[in-house]
Amino acid sequence: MAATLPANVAGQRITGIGRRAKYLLIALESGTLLVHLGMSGNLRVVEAREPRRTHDHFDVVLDSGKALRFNDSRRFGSLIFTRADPARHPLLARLAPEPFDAAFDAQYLWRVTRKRRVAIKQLLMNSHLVVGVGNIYASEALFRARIAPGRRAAMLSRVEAAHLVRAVRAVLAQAIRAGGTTLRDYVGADGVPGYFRQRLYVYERAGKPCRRCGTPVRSRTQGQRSTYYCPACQK
DNA sequence: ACGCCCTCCTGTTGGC
DNA sequence: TGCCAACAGGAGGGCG
Repeated sequence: MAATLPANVAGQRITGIGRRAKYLLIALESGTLLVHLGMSGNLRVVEAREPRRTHDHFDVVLDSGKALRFNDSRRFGSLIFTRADPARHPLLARLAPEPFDAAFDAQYLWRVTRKRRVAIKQLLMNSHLVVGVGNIYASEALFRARIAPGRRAAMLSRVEAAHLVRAVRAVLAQAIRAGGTTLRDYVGADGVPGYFRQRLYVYERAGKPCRRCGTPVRSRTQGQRSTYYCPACQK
């Protein structure tokens, strides 16, 4: 969040709203404001006069008297203004297809996993290969596809790649409908938490019975992130 | 090009 | 009660 940000965005009309991967794109008359929430960020619509709270970093005050208020305790999030085509911004230019794009299909996933020795769970979280799949949904999608998270990506069959594409789309669609997964403090722009946490099959459920087969769910670390899986259902 | 590992930062939780 | 380590929703970057 550069010091020049207020000067770049103040006084301008919002001409559109978009999204690319986990970046929210707020189109302005002279450029685009890119918002990434990182791990702990959130953007809420509040009354502009509502007092700031800890870690409220930025307000986009609207003519209505409301404000888009950016709060981010860990500060892994970012607010970036760019004058150029946002799709060409270095952070966005090389991002993979969206999970719901036709381009993200079984053939695509099978192709990009060839010659990849990395574990499939880590590959799912690589935004240059697939976007939108974070730590929660990577575990959940692999459970639904019945694929063990530690499998080397290149070892997936065409059929497994097809199942995984379907699972990624299904879990994301269901989570979106549920308003997201609130683990501790996530809320949507309206301040309402998401309730997909109740629907998780494996994430945060180490030691608890698998909802499909009853075998205790396990956890392990992959790439400094926790992974959850059912050792019986996932092969 | 790839894969491994570190980093950024703050807050919460659990063990002693 | 205090202290400290471990861990948490992301992802860029350095290095071999």
